[in-house]
Amino acid sequence: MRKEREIFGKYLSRHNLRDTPQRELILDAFLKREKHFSAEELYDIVKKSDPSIGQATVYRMLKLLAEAGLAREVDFGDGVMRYEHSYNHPHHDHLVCRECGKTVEVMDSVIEELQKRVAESFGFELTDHEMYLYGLCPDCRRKTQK
Amino acid sequence: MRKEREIFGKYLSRHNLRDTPQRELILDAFLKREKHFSAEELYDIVKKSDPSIGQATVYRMLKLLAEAGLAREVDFGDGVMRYEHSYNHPHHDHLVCRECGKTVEVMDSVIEELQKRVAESFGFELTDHEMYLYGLCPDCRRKTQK
DNA sequence: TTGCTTGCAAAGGATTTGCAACATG
DNA sequence: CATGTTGCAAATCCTTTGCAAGCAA
Repeated sequence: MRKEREIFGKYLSRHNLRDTPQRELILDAFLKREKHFSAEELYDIVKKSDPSIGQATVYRMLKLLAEAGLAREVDFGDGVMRYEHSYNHPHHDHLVCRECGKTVEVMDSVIEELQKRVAESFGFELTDHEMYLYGLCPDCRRKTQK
Repeated sequence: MRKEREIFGKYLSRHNLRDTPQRELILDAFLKREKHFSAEELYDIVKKSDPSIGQATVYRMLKLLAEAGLAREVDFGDGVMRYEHSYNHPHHDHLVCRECGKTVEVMDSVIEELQKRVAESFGFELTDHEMYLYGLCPDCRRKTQK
């Protein structure tokens, strides 16, 4: 977390941006979160510490965090953008339960390699990808089963 | 296309829905399209034949087509839902050019198999997935190169 | 006739933006 | 002080919905 703060601080000064209490507050909340969350969820959290903060500030800050390389956008296709840590948190894909929404981060280097090959077979230069595996998690399978 | 019309007709009667000129018109336009398109794009097309048609009708019809199994939603994550044919058009994923938006349908059974295994290794029962490979298409690579 | 359909406009939900007041470097 | 920054509300964008009038069966 120390390192992340440092990165963000440098990002601010390098871009002539200012360090404000609101940004500090949101950065704190962001660093404490472990899982994916939406702007709305983060807003609800920081609002507890500073009820006067505006949602727009949270949305703007998430953009900054992404640009600074600390956050990454994740789109589960439900109309709400979510964010996750990207610093020291290498690329991975998501396994999502259709029933309860639980998510698991997954990574398979063989799949990654095959993706690159598929792209190349069409003459494409692969820059990135998104892969979402949807299904039923162990708990929900049990409940559905009977 | 004969078959698709038949399927849609059956879908309508089975659900006590009605055959209207608007639905026919939209179905025609849909069947003629080869690639992905948004509701807006389809609306622009049918409007030429019937300027009085409403967008809502197009949106509603696309829902029906999806329910009838003729269309499938595709989400490239740019905020606009697109549709493609699903009848006689088996599952596949998409390779999308970040530069010009060109898309190529791809399918790799080895990847599909590995996805299932990854899900199972976490106790999930895989129901479906989404995979988007982003990169630069041959044309855009050439232009970017120099 | 019954009740599904339509077009319209208003509503929705998530995110962005204009702006005047305000704070940071 | 020059500029970023903030909170607010209004504006966007895509999609959905309520509704009265219009049609298919």
